[in-house]
Amino acid sequence: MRSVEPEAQAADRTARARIRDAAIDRFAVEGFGTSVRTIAADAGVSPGLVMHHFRSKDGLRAECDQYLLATIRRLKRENVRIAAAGQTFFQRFASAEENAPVLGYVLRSMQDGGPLAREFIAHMVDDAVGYAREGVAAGALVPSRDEAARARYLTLSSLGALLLEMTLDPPSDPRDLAGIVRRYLATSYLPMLELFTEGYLTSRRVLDEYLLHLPDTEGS
Amino acid sequence: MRSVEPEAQAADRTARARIRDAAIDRFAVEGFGTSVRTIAADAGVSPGLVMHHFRSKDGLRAECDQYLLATIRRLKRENVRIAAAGQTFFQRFASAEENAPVLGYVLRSMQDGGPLAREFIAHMVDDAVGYAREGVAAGALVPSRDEAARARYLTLSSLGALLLEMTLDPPSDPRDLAGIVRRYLATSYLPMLELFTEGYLTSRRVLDEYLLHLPDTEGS
DNA sequence: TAGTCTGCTGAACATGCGTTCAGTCGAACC
DNA sequence: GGTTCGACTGAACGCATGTTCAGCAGACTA
Repeated sequence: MRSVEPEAQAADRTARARIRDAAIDRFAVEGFGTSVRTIAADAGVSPGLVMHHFRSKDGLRAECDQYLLATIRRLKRENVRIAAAGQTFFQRFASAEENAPVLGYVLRSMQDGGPLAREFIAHMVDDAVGYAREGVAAGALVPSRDEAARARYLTLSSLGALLLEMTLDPPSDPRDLAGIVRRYLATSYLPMLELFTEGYLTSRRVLDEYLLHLPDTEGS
Repeated sequence: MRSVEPEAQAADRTARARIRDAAIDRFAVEGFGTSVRTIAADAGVSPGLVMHHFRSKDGLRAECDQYLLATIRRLKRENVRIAAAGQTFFQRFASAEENAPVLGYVLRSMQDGGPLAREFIAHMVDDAVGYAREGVAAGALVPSRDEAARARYLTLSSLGALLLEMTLDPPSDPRDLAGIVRRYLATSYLPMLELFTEGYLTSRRVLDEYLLHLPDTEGS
């Protein structure tokens, strides 16, 4: 009888919600290695209470994942319309102060490889497929031979680059996701746009050759 | 007086080298959280000896980093010529059996964000700049307004995507880097080639607008 | 008032970690 | 042979962690 209750809509009164929020924040800022004691202290609570409400640290994380997933779904329902290029998604996502811990948590999750990360990526890829379809229909985007593969590739490379950049030199303030994304785009937006509008290779040779050899489809 | 000696050229006789190699392998396969005891057991040695040779676990890792960096420089000196597109680099790198732990270690290092990762990325970006220059000169590659930024972007997004893919669903055999890269390219090579030769956006509008607003050059 | 139940505490436990250290072994030197 | 020195062992230390548990306080019910 300890499933996720619909408590704490707006006020973070209950200790349970306080613990959950503290955990999300700590996990986002310093990773999942954060100790239960630290989270408890943040929430102004004893370590024992954490185990009382969630059965274990993994239980805590599971509930955080679940809560974040619900939050993300809600945010996405609000932000139905996104520019065709799809990159401003980050800007919008990170700019809202409320969302900062959410994105931070998701990025940590990606570094860690949990199920939340898989789910989140799947959502983003689905979205990207949708935007690509609209973009192609509107004539704004070049069609692909495999829209799903392209959407996945674009999503993974964008997120992967951002993640890698963050890991290589971590931001001074891990909470300022907007600043992080801004810093990332400051150096990456130009080459990205160049690549998207002018391409990289001058000849079709490599692509055509690959397409010829393609029928030997090997596995998934 | 405990700097890196030029010992153990070919034979892994000395316990010191055995520990180092075991550490590299464990670090590559299961990350830097591996315990000293496990590494010692792999090398058929007591935990104490690890501390005797390297002063601490960090000392061990530092020496691994240094050793890997030297190895990478050597490998690169051998592989001077790489295709213009630059992606086959992984294939070549990963295909050599000898290099598998090297790439694995480097990838782990990137997940972790150590100085080795920074150095390695810097090398790759430098290389990419060189290849791009050659490619542009030969007319095979579209020139960029900022070759350094493009090289960095392409490197980070390729590596980031590979890393993210690996984190999201880890390979059954983390040692089989060639298989991992093959699996990655199986789904990503087509969209990558499409993007490189046909682009993504049909209109120059977004790029041109960005270029107009650019003169407020912020940073490098 | 007595009983009970729930949120909650904080000391204690068990475990695994990096690290230390007293001491053994064997070879090299005088 | 005696001495010294470096490689090496393995038990032990100190610490941080996740987790447990006996018990407390206060608000309900009867």
